[in-house]
Amino acid sequence: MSEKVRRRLPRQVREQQIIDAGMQVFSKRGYHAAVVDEIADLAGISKPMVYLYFGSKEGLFIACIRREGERLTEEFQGAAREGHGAEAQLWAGLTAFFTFVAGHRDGWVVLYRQAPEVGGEVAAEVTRQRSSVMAAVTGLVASSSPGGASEEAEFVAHALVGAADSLTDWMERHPGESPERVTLRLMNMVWIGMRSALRGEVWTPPSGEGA
Amino acid sequence: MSEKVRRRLPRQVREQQIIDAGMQVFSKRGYHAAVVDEIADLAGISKPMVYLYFGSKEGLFIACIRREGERLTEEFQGAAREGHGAEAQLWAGLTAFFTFVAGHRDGWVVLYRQAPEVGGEVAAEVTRQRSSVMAAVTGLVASSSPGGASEEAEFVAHALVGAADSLTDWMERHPGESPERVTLRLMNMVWIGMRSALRGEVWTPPSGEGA
Amino acid sequence: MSEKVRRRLPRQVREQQIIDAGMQVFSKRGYHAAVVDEIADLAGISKPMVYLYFGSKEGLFIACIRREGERLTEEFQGAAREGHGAEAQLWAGLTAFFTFVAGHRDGWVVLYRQAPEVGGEVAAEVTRQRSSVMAAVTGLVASSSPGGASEEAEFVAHALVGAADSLTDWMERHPGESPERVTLRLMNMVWIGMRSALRGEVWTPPSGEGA
Amino acid sequence: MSEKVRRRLPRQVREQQIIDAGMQVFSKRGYHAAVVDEIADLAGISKPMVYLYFGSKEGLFIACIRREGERLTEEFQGAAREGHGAEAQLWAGLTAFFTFVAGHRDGWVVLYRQAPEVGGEVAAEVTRQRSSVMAAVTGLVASSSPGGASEEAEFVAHALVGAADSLTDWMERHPGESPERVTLRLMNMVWIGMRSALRGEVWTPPSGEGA
DNA sequence: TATGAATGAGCATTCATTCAT
DNA sequence: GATGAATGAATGCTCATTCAT
Repeated sequence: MSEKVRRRLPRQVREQQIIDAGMQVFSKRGYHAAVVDEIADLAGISKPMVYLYFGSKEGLFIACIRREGERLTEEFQGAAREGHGAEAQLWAGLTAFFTFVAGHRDGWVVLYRQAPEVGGEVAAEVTRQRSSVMAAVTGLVASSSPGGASEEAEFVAHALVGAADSLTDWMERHPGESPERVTLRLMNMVWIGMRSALRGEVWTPPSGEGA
Repeated sequence: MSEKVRRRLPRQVREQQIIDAGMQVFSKRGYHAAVVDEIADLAGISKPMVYLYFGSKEGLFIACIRREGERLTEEFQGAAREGHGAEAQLWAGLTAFFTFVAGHRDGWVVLYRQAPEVGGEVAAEVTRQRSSVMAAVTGLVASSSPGGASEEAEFVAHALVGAADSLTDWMERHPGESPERVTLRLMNMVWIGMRSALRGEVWTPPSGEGA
Repeated sequence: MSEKVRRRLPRQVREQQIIDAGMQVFSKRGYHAAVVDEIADLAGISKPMVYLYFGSKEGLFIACIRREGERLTEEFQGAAREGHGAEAQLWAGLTAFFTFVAGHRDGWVVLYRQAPEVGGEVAAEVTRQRSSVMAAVTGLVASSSPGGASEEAEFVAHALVGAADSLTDWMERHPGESPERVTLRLMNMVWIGMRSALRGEVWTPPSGEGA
Repeated sequence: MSEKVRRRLPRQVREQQIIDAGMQVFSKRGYHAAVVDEIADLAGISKPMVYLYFGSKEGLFIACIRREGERLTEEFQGAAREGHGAEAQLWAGLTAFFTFVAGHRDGWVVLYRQAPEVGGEVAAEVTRQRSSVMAAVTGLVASSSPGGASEEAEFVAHALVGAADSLTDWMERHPGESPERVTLRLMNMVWIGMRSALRGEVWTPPSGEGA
């Protein structure tokens, strides 16, 4: 039990509370190590409620993944719509995306760092949400590059998402850096090459002697 | 039991066999979902042997992480040493790195996709190995950019490692692409920006007005 | 919820509805495997109503047993009263008894095939109702045999009841047979011997050689 | 833990011990109310052993049913083989059967008084064993009646088994009666009618008019 | 060296039962 | 009178770990 205990909440509210608690615990411990008791405690309810609302630990996990995936997609797509012009949209979208990844560690961790240990129904939903996120990023990238092949855009999206993911670790050791500033640095590093990559241009590696 | 059962092997060989089995199971199932019985079976020995050699499941996992981290570092540093000239070294090192990541899914997964669910001793070793890997990449990047600040190099290294990680997923859906070719595409995308990023040059995002 | 939901029914009607539902579920699943939720659902009410009316699952089960035991006793005693003369009464009673057993599987199952799994209050009521049924059958048997010892009649009653019970299984695989016909067959098999048994006559088993 | 604890027993012995304990608990409590802990305790082992040997509570129950069904069948068929001549065989077999039922309450209860509450795999095995027992009795009955239709024999077998079952209750209240003596009484009651029943002879119930 | 036998501890899940409305 | 919301208390099952041989 935490804080002020409010009993008899409407179903919808309780559901969100439980998902909130689930997100925390799942992201901190991982799916298997997460214990339903802890989630229930954190949500300020008893264990059976979790099962009443979500049917199983797996069911709760799926609900968590779904909500977080949808939030992520919506959030950065919303941001993208704000921009005027393809480039500005891409910029705004990626900033939002990065901000989200940096600011919602829990959600991101659950979505992107729990893959191998889960199976069955869960794996399907994880895949679905990830695809959805990746598709959104890919779409954003593609739209900023009129004639670009979609395969190129997909490649770029994967690289960007992976970089963003990894940079959240970097950020943890550089607390001064704001997500915006990290986005800026990443964009600086990638922007030019990305444009030419999307145009299909190929650069040749330097051969030290013969390599 | 797998294949031909060879009894009374020297300690060193047994150890490696068990680690091999551990890598497979840990990477397939994740640390918690991995069951020691399965590992023992796969290694063709009985469970108590695992405990005799590694003390605990955690001990085995640490051994796995250590071996894999060292292998990864060594492999791509060895490759880097082959190149002549800073750029060529970076290129060779990153190719080796990428090839390793793509070709040793098991090792990579265990090292880089199991973080949140483990704690204690394990977390320390994971951090240590990851840092070691990251330091090697950072060093490679830094050495190719004489005057670059190390913070910049670290940033670039994180971005590269993350991108490489994520692109292994992309590769799974594009079986035709060789690691070399993926490296080439990634380098194309990053090379120019990376150089200027390392020089501390800052590019300004497009404003919403003019695309 | 089943059918049309009728609210605000008088207590007596509700009670019977709940017992009806209880009989179905208890007989289908057994006492322990029966779930109060299912009973409430089937009765078209909410779970707390069950507790309001019967206090506990056990209370409901006792009510079920009681009603069914009384019905069974009454039904076949009523039939017995119709007959003129001791033999005819026995015949009519046993036919009614058998018809009941065959036609009210639910009730019979609850009364006669749930013994070992229940305890406490329930066991007492089960015993009471069974004794009552058995006493009625015994009485019927005894009255048809003027001078017979009551112990003989009790023995015969047990045999008859057990046979009838078991034959309900047989009937399930011979759907063409009516309860009347099965009664006839059973009576054929037992009638003569029963009379002499009640008279205390003893027959000696055949000795194959010496047995 | 009971009595002297003997550890490290060979698998076969432990298995039988666990089944013994299972029989006791299942027959006393019924399948659902039986608690695996109690069974393990009674067997003098820890719960995981039960699961190691039988996989699940259901698995243990199936093992119990199987062993008891086979024992019952074998025992009374063995006895039947002793007799010389059809009648004597029937007599010997039925005595053995009855003796078994009376003497192995546990086994009998588990086999014949747990039907409705179990489902799935268990139900199948229960059905199989019961059929096997019933088939053996039917065979015995049929063989004593050369030209009898098998349907008649089956009918008679059901009646006999049911009567025997029910009479075990009667015996509990008449401790002085030996199984042999009860068998004798039952045979007395049934023998003559059974023979004519097997011949297909039909007797007509007394009409209400003349007694 | 190597293992079959055994277990303590924990976890997901269920269910009879009770409030607060 | 009637119920949606909530829970304490079990219970089946698993797994890392350890003896005894």
